[in-house]
Amino acid sequence: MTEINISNKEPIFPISAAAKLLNISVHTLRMYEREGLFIPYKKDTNQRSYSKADIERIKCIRNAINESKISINGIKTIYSLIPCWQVIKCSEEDRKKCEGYIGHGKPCWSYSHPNTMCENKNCRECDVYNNFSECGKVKELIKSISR
Amino acid sequence: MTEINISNKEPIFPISAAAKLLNISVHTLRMYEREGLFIPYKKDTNQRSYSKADIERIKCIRNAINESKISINGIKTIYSLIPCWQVIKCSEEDRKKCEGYIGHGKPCWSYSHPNTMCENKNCRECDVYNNFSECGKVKELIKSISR
DNA sequence: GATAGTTGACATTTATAAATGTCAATAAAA
DNA sequence: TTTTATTGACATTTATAAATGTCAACTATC
Repeated sequence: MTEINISNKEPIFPISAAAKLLNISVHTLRMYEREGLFIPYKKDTNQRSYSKADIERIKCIRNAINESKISINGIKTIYSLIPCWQVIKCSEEDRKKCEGYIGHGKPCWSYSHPNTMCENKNCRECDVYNNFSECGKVKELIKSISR
Repeated sequence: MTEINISNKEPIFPISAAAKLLNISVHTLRMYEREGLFIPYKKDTNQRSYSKADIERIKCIRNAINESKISINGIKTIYSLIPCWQVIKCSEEDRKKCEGYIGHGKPCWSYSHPNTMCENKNCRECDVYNNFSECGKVKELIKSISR
């Protein structure tokens, strides 16, 4: 079980393989990334590397764009509604100065969160980021925090 | 104060006046409505009538489309994340069968909510609908319920 | 009762977001 | 050490969402 998860998260595909698996161009993949839709692993040589979980995440994004007709800015805005502050239980002081809490239009993992508990975290490893590798989870999380 | 609110909500503009105030065509206005973005008042003769609050609401929608580049389906999906169940405090049983709670991609006010407490409500009069006549309130509500 | 505005349905146009193309520098593999 | 892949930056193309056009039946206003 744990092994499977590890291997799902292991970044093993270069960008060309990821593009092939997703049936899209390398270009498009890099555009999505530039928009902040996802964060691939980067080797020390600055080359991108994708895990199976990354591929699944991007499938969701693709589906949102192509089937659900949600624009990239729409997806970013939806991600910005994820109640990250509840997931990571950050302090009131952190929230006051955190773009992820205050901001609109961009997912929290697009910001650098200076002077907060997220400052030195790698968002790719964060629960906020990882809980949404599957589609349609945003509303589920909103439901769960409103108990 | 109350007078001002009443007059803000009073449907006084025919569709042509609303279109002029918003600098858009009657066509576009009716398209947005068909998509479920808003619910104008309808006279018994089936003619639409818009209040000042309606105009403000549609300004927000316009801004989302034109400035923020969020597609109509994106806006619908964002509206579908409004935790209506918290606003109206509906029962667990109602939630189980309510599209507004279960569904994705459409605002709750697009559904007919059969066999729920919303069944015979006019969504145009509902707090869920009215709390979002101002822009950017969705995240605020998500914050407020996660206290 | 004549003129102007509204409705819904279907068709067409346009604006632009999304997707590719090109290229020179850098890194990996063969 | 030559070939193949990746990077970022800028330019161009294309697919299609958003916006209009048209029309015949219905409603309001004068």
